[in-house]
Amino acid sequence: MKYDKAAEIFTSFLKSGKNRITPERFEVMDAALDYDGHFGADDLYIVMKNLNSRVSRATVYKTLELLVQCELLSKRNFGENITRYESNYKRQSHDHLICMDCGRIVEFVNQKVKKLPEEISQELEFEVSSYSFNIFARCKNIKTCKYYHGK
Amino acid sequence: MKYDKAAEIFTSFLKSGKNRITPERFEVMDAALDYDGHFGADDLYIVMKNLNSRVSRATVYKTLELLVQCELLSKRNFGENITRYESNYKRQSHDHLICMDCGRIVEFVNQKVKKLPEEISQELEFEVSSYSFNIFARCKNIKTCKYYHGK
DNA sequence: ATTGCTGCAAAACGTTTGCACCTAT
DNA sequence: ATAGGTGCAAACGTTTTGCAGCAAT
Repeated sequence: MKYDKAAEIFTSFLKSGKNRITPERFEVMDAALDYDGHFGADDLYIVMKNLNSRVSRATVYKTLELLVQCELLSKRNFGENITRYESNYKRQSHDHLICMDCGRIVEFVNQKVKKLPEEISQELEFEVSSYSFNIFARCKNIKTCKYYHGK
Repeated sequence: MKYDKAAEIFTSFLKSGKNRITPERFEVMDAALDYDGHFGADDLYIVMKNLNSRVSRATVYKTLELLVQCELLSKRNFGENITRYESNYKRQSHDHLICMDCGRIVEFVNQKVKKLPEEISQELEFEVSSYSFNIFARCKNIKTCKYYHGK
C-alpha cells in the first residue's frame, strides 16, 4: 500500500470515534494524498470519477473533513469562497502568497510567522488550534515572474 | 451627513474611474459603515430591507466591492466560504482570532504581524497588496472566557 | 441486530448574471 | 444621446441534506 503510514493514522482516528472503517474512505484518502497541490472537494471527485471510482460526491465531501480532523490534510481558503485542501503527509508546514497578476500560489516557510499564533494566543488567553496566513501580492510582470510557468 | 469624509473618498474614487455617482451607492456606503462588526453582503441587504430601503441585492453586492477597492471596507474570510466585510473608516488595521468553542471573533493588533507581509513579499520579489492572518483557537471554558458575552 | 455509511437527487446557500428599463453624465 | 446603473428573477457553483438501501461492527 502506497500510504500505509497514513492509513494507520486514519484508521486509529476513525476507531477513536464512532466512525467505521470503509473502503470508500480509504479510496478518498489515497486520491487526496496523490493530488499534487491544492484542490477543491469537487476537483477530487472529478479526478476519482475519471479513474472510474464509484465513490459519491457526498462521501468525498464528508471524508475530506475527517482527513482534516486527523491532520492528514489542511484546509485552505484563498479568498474565493471555495474550500481547498492540501496534503500534510510528509510535508513541512507553510503559508501562501497569492499572486494577483498571474494567479500563482507561492508557498513559503517563515519561522517568525510560525511562532506568532502561539505567542498571540497566549497573550489573549486562548489555546491555538490552527492559523491561516495569506499574502495577496503582485509579481508586476508576468514575463519575468520566476514563479510563473505558462498559463 | 454622517460620513461626509467617507463620502468624499468614495466620490473621488468613483470619479477616477468611469463610475457614476448614484444615491443607491451612498445608501449602501452609509449602511456598511453603520454596521457594527463583520457582516456578509446578504446581512447588509436584510438590514437595509428592514429599514425600507429599495436598493436591490445586486446593487449591494456590487457596491461593497467598490467600497473595498477604495479601502473604506476590508474583505474578510473566517473559513466559512462567506465573504465578510468590515469598516476601515476611522479604525486601525488589525487581525482576528476566531474562538472554536464560543464562536467569538477577537480582534488584535500586533506589530510583528503587520511587518511580515512586506518583508516576505520583498524576499520573494513580489509587491504586497494585502494579507490575511487568522488564528483559530479555543477559550477552553466559555464561562471564564473574557471575550464571551452571552450566546 | 444495530447503527452508521453509502449513493443519489434534491435542496440550500451565497453570489453572479441577463435583461429591460432608468438615470447620471 | 449615450454609457453605465438599477431591480428583478433566473442561473450559477459549491456544499449539505433527506432518504432508502447497504455494510461494518
